Amino acid sequence: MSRYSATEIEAKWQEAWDKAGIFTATRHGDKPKYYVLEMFPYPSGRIHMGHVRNYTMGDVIARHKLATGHNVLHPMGWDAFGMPAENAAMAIGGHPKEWTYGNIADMRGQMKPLGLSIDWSREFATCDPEYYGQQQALFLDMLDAGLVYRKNAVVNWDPVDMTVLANEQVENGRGWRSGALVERRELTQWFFKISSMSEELLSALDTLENWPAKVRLMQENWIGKSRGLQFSFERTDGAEPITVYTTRPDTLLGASFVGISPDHPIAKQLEAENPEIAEFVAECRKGGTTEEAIETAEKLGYDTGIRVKHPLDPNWELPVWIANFILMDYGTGAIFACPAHDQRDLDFCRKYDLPVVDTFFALDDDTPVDKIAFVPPKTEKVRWVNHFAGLTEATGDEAIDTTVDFAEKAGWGEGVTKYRLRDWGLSRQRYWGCPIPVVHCDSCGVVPEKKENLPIRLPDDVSFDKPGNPLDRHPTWRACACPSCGAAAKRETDTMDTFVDSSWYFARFTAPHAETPTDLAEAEYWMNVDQYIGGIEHAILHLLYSRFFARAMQITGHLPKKAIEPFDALFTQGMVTHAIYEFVEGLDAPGVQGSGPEADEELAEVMKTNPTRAKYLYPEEVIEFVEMTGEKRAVLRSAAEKLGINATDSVALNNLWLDEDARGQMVKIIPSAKMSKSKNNVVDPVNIISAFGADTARWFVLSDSPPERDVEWTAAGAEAAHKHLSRVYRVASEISASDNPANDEDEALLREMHKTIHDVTVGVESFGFNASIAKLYAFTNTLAKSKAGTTAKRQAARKLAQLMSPMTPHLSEELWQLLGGEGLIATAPWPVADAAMLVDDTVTLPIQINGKRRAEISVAKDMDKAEVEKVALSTEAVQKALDGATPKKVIVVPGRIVNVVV
RNA sequence: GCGGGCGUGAUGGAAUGGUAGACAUAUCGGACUUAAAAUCCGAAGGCCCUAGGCCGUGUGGGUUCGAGUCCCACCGCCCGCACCA
Repeated sequence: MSRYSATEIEAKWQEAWDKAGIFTATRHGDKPKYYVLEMFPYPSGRIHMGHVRNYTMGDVIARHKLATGHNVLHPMGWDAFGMPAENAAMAIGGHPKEWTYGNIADMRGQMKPLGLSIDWSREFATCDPEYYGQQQALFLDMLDAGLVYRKNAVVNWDPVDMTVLANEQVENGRGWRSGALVERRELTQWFFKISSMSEELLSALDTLENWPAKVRLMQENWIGKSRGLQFSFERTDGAEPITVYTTRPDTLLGASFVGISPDHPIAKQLEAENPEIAEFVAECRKGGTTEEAIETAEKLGYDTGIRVKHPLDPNWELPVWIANFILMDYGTGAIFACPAHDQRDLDFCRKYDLPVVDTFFALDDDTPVDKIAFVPPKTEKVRWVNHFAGLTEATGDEAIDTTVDFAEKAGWGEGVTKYRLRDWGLSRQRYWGCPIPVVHCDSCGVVPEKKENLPIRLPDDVSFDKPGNPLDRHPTWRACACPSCGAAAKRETDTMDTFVDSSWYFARFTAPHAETPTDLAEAEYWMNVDQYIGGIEHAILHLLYSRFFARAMQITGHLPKKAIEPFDALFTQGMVTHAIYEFVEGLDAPGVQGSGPEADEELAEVMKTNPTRAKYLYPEEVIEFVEMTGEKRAVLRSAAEKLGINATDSVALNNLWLDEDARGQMVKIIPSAKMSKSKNNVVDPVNIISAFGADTARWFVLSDSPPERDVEWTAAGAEAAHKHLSRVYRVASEISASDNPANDEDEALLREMHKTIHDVTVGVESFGFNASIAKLYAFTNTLAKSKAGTTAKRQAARKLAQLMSPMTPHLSEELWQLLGGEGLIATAPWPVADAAMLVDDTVTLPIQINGKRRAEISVAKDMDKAEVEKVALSTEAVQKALDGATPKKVIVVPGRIVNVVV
């Protein structure tokens, strides 16, 4: 009997699947369709364990659906545009195109050995002209439909790299690559009108029942709907009134000042007239728009000298301040401040010595406002001590409604709904992206390119030796004829944000070679994505943009109505993590340290004096062991080996730990950290596959944690997974070589088999992969120990192979063949549990006395309640507890439990 | 600050309100072996010397015949958003 050799098995079956073409998806057929998709990768050049986990999960679903008679679409592609390719070109030379396509080839080569059930005939990269040309067509249609427009916007500008930076690319106010101080600059940019769909994108979230509640909530918060009052303050100088928006109009009597954004038109006007204000506004603009910049920014204000009248009392004048914390692109860019009931306003008033007016509602205590503002609760009733609409007691929500009504009736304000969601700026001053297909003509202005001229291809002859966008300085690329008048004109050199590329790729997979963005018949058949799987990091942007695109594509006729929400079900999987081993070199520190608070403190102390000596060790460089206290510890492998200590010798390792003379090495274990090259804790799937095979890697990433949680990769875990697969192979081999007659153990084994079929299927269908795997372990144990006859065992082993096949497809094919299965296991019908076999004829019921388990009885499964009660009461434990008395109550849960209350 | 989630053995984690700790890792013991590896068998939440029993799912309360699970409060950790008016 041969041993389990993953290398041989896996290559063989991958070839067999290829030859049979079972993963190629075609529209025809009367089976129900099933579209499963994992978020496509960026071609960095190496696959990582996160990819393995993500694609394995999708593959489990895809293979299970295939076996349950579905017409499965399971495609793969590459999110191939983006900065890293250009950065590589700048850093190491070469061309982004070659770099990217080279990486794709490498990654495809690393991915194929995983044995994924992918239809590779549909593969594309977003940097293929065939793809981005269609994206340009889509852009033109969206422009036509009024879903794209150009406007001036304030952006993060990197003056060294000469490009716009996304907020995430600004670190501490500096460009992430150049290190230059980022400026806020106003540029003309292209925008998608996503905000016009705010309400639709928000309300449709309710229909996404199979999305994680967390993701829906994150999108809801991101869209940020709020309801409030918009009204104007008359200026005493008679100039244009200042319009403000507030969500708490009920606190209007607490107004202290009116604030405007530094970008507000009034501020801009004053800036031109008054150098002091110009200086103040410039100060406000410094530091970009990043979170950090905002976080650390102190509240700054400047009294403009303008005065306005309170809408409820023309004799009440309020000053108008420019304040740095007011954003121009939310609401009207102007607010009224109520320090008593808003912390931010209170801080500002304290700083600039503005009046803090009385409170207007009361909670239980009437402590006056000092440093903490009272925020009126929205749903709790409070007593209003002074409210202009005559309220005395109301919740915040009621107070707001009443106030809006009051203002509307009085004619000085109106209730409005606002959204935080802003339009999506898609222009990037980069080369490696999809060119925006428009032309700038001196006489016609901005003119869309003609569709027959698409794709507008990126030129290949570009250089990256200078900062900025190579398209800008290309000698000929910009030159073109105006699509409108035919005169000499210039191309737009901005390219699209790479999020555009990933906002419709799922639709393109339904017809990847179509001459139009999609083929409606194919889209009608394959859409929606039945199951989408990816990381939680895309909870907002990618998924929101895709939802927007699905709607835009429907408006422009590229997707059917049913695809308005493109992802029927979404699953967000956790990361694959690995311990980090942090080592401090050459220290005269006591002993060898592990994890735990003391070790952390000690290390922190040491790091203070030796800040440069920490380094990260590769897992191979340390030996982990368990100290006598039960703490996990690690020592330098080289140090242990020098002393002749074997890695498995825990006694010697413990002694080393205690040995004062072995001081000088500290290895700190940081468990379960994100894999990162710089921390030397990346496990390369390629190495795992060559050592253990793809099935082992697949099995392990699914086995140890629920799929939505992080899973820690450990060498021991991977080895254990491999051992288990070897065991299954051995057990199946023994069965196939045996010849035992049927016997009275058969039934028990087959019952267990049906239970396993049931439990594993439920697990696979509900993302309970770890639970399914636990059942498979248990059933393997049962099968290995069973004395049943060969026929029964062979049958059980075949079902085991089938149940394992979504996770370990290669091994399962091998076992299937070994055990005499017909054809490929991949296409064999999924096992169905016999309901009659799921319930045993006799069941063991625990007997509780007053809720505590005291005994158990074995009864027929269909014994009626009264009979069960009689049996239960006759048990010794119950008799003893009753001591002759009658029980107060007896609860019999059929097939579950009996509880006797005495 | 606002919103959400999670706290179960040494570890990852099981458990439609019904026998807490399945399954796995690590650990320990045994068998086989000249030996090692591989494999197989077994032990194992804590405490009471044992029989038997008591305690036990972050803490404190509550609902229930029965709570890891539901409700309230608190503590701790994690995630998302955030000068959003």
